[in-house]
Amino acid sequence: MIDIKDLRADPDKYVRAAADKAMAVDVPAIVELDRQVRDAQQSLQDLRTEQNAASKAIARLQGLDKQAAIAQMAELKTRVKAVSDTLAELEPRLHDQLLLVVQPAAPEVPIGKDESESVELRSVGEIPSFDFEPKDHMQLGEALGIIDMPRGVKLAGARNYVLKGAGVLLHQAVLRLGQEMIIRRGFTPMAVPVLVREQVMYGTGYFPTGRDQAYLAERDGLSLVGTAEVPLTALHSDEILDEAELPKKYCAMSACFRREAGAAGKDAYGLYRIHFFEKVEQVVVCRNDEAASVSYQQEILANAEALVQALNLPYRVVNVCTGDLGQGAVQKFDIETWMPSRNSYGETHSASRFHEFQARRLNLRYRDAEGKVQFCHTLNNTVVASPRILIPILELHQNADGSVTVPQALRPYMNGMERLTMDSH
RNA sequence: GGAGAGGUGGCUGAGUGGCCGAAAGCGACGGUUUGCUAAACCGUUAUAUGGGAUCAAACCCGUAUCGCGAGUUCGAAUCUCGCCCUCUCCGCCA
Repeated sequence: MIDIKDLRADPDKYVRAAADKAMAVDVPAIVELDRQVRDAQQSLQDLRTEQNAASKAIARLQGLDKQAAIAQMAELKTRVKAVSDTLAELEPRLHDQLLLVVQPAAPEVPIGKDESESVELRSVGEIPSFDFEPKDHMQLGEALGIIDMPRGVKLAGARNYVLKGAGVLLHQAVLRLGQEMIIRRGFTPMAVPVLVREQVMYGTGYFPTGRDQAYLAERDGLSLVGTAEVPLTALHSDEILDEAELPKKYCAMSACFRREAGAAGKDAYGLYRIHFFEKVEQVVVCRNDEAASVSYQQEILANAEALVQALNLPYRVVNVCTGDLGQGAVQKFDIETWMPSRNSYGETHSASRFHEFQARRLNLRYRDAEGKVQFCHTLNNTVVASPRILIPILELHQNADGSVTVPQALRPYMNGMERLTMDSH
């Protein structure tokens, strides 16, 4: 949600924001609707003032005078009803429209229509070349007996998988490594609901626009989250925090569910784009300050880079262009990790800052040093998401004999296991 | 799932049709007193929004908000209906 006052003051800014992000929002229509709502509010307020004054007078009258005064109120009452009916129709419409308005991207975000126009900031680590014919993660996983795709599909349909034996250990090892690293860096671990109220989905900006990406438990009015960002960011919704307790730094390991509607046929192979996965997520809630947001975004980006480096994986950092930014993000840095089977970098992390966008929708505020209540800023980034991260781990650390070397950093979480081999499960 | 109780300001809690944006207490903040602290005393202490004033605030006037929504009424925290949520007991259960 953006600030309606700002929309009134500078509608063109929001027209441009929508164009840059290639989203359809009829800003002039919203401005006009807002004007109608405000007119109606003003007349309703005037009528109420009149009505309240008259009621107070009536309270002091007696007998015939009182009866006469009450009789005179009938007409006023009709007018109040008419105006409030109009308002009751207009206000929800305005509210629905405001949920669609696009948060402008920061000036340092490249303008572009899709990921091809995002800008690489740096690349870290060497892209290896193999002196044997490398296998992809599915070939490796099936041969090692740690990934079973057909049975995943049997149980739950396309884009589902089963991990087995050492595959499970590897999967859990990256998550545990991620969780420990992020806790060491000052984030408080949380265990949060992954089936949440719709309000929480709207509040974090995933609804209404991304509604068809979510699994719904309609009977109960709940939605499965696609990321722990949702419950973590909404944790303090409808609260007024003290500035002294900011920033809030939280992390959570959670199950993540994504319908991948509209992605039919895209990334259909392997563990890349799947309906269910697990992820350690980091969320920051900070004071309303651009510089603070920018610096926390660097911090959460660095946290994720440290993890990818610990796994010995080559990656690059991308300044995501406007066309690939979500509705609410001000700026987003993706970490893309090298995936030999794709012969390209694939997104494994996504660090976004939102300014007030989510905080306004969530009514997430704090009281500043002067006692003024302000909306917080929110940010989030992946720490690690698995099994997607298993793609580069398996493919980059494979050996000529089909075994896979376990990165040093994961061994403590795998009973010291150094290699995945045919009989390691 | 069955039965019952209840949702009022930062918290506790009073308030069954107008004098109620709401008693009282606690907490917090400011002040007086004091060698310092404590105590005592005095004062302040919700949010949103429209308008006025202002360089901007302070400030002034209005409107809305006592779980949410609808209704009755000239007038609703208070009466009616629907919904949501919480708690207690019983049942079931990881």
